[in-house]
Amino acid sequence: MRVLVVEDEQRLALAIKHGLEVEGFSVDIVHDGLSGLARATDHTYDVIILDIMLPGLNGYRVCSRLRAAGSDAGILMLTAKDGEWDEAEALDTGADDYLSKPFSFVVLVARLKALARRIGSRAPRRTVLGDLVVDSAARTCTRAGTAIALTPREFAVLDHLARRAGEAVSKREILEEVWDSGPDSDPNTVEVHISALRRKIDAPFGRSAVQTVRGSGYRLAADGG
Amino acid sequence: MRVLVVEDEQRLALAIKHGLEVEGFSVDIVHDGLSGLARATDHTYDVIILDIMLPGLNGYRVCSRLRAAGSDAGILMLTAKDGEWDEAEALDTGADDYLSKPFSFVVLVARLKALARRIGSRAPRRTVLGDLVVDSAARTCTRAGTAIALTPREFAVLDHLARRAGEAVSKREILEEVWDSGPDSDPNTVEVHISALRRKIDAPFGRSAVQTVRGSGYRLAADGG
DNA sequence: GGGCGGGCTGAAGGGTTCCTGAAGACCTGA
DNA sequence: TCAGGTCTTCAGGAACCCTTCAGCCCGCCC
Repeated sequence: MRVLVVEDEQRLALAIKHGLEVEGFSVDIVHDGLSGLARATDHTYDVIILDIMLPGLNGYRVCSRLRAAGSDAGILMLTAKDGEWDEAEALDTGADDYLSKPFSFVVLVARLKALARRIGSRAPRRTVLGDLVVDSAARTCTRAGTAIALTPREFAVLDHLARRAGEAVSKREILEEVWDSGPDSDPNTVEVHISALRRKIDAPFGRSAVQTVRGSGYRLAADGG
Repeated sequence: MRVLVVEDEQRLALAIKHGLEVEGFSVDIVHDGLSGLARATDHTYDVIILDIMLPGLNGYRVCSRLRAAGSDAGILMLTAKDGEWDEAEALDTGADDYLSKPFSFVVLVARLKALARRIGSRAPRRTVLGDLVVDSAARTCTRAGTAIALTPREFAVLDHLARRAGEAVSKREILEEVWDSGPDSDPNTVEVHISALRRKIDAPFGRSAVQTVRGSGYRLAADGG
């Protein structure tokens, strides 16, 4: 996950960089609006953290020019909390989210991750696991060249497993990601859909890509089973 | 979940300790920076709660030295002052989060849990010990390329030993970490699972990765036995 | 040698987790 | 409103796992 920080206060910028790197993001910094614009158009970033008060070119302008140039990066605006700079205006110019200074670092990370998730799901993506292909953008699934019809829920479950292929994923997490539900939802719902998935993508082919990890959840075999 | 509290105000330190123990954390206390540094390097902690104003060596220095020494524990800084620069400096020196005094205990616990979760996901995904491989994310175990089926409890025990490979780990600690249980649980439960583990990952290969440390617990050989 | 504490392990029951067919609720489009 | 498809809930049953117990071994110390 690549992040560009456009912020003229050096120490704050460094603190953000450092903190985010600990979180596993890869971070670049520039200190004024024009450099930000240049850098963001020259390179590809997933998310841009953009201060509004910048020397040279202010954040609003950077943001709208980026959008005009077709950038689809996620943009998180940093606004000073006095009323001079308007959050609504930030969103108007094409920002995806905003945060008032001073902010808690924990909140920044949370927002960034939420944004990254949205961006991530916006990006086209295709996962190949042996002869099993899951295409998130097209919302299709094929095995050995044969198209497989899946219901929306089934596909969402498969897609989520595919994004973390090879890893054990808990029912709890699947519920949260696919159903957007609280912690008290019924895990059996997941089980039923897993069952349906197996019937469609495994059984007819004599394979077992969808594996049960007892006590912990499910795993989509990285080699397609 | 092991927590070290480095805090010179005795009453506050004790209050934190008691409160966290009720929450199921296992807590040690030291009262100055040097002891904190020593203790944190001698033992393994998941999270270190670090006051900034400490006699001897202040929190920033303890933190940066710990990071320089390669510690990957989660570090939560306690700061008496308020404001952006404290936060920035804390994060600069490698802290993961910070909290301004006075703080609510509920907030402390929430932050701690959030941090513990992040640390958990930052933890190495795979541990390689000779020809024995323990993959925490996939929840799989292989020896010499052969996949080994383990039950949830067996895997949890192995995983915990693997995270501290080469170190002796007490049954007490295993009970706390894997079973999340009080001090009055039956150590024989651990013994039974260790026995099962040996039958699966050692016996068939004529090896002995799982070693008994009489009177003290078990150790997973760093070279796979 | 005998007693003792610590550790090992096979067996079994009781409990938990998971699977799956079926039924009804729900949504959507015509 | 109806039809068709989809989702969730329910419940039975199967598979599996955990703990407990009891008997045993082993090393150590008196």
